[in-house]
Amino acid sequence: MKLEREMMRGAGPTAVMHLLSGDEMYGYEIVERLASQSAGVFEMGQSTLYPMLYNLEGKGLVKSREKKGDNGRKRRYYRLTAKGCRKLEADRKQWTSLIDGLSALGVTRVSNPVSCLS
Amino acid sequence: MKLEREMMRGAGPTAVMHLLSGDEMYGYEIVERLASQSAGVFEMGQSTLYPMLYNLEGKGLVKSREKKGDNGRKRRYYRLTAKGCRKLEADRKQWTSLIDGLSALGVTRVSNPVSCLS
DNA sequence: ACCTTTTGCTATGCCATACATAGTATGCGT
DNA sequence: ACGCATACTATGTATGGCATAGCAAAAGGT
Repeated sequence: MKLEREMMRGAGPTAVMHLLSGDEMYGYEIVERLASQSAGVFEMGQSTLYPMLYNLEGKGLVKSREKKGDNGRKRRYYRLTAKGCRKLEADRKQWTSLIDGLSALGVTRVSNPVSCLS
Repeated sequence: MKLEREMMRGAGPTAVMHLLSGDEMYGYEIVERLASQSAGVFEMGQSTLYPMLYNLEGKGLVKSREKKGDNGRKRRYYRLTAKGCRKLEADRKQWTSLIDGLSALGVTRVSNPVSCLS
């Protein structure tokens, strides 16, 4: 199930930074991997990812370099900076907190008595 | 732990609608309850909540009416509409999906080998 | 040889929305 | 009378997802 806009806002950058915490990666690859490794949840277009990467780089959370890929084509590879790594840690905590909050409110409770008449 | 801006974007309206699915409630009360019932996670100011309520009402997800409260003061009470109830159900699914996605990527995995040097 | 598809990046602009800030008004305690 | 908690309204700014568009190189088919 694809995520709607406003949720992607919170989760997108975290997901990207998490991916980059494992390995150096280029844009197109990130789009593909995010979609496949999350079963479509983090499916996003290039027009979403690239500006996001520029944004993260502007904040010093990721860093990029040009490099010739396996197929001979020029690619821009991104990797997480130390600052980005710390930000990722903070985000993890935020997510844990958010999930706890939703649970405390009962939003994600499975058997919820709410019934939508009509 | 208070939620940061971009996460509140996705979760705020869902949390509010969830609260209203139980009972009719007025703005000030919502702010108080959200903060206390979520252990501070969904702490938000009035300047965040009221525009959010106007927004939700504009979309037909909640409906309001003026009513004198217990203390004699005029208050604006909000309740969830049928449409809002269906939207809430959809949001629940989105959250479940998102949490699954984060889990699939390993973002929320407790023992994560990422270490931020420096 | 030519064309289409896939891969890969860049740029611009719209729109939604969290939140800061500011202003208004009522009831209660002292 | 004064301050404080309660309760709502209005405005402006900053952020960032995503649509749209364009460019270009490599791969594969016919």
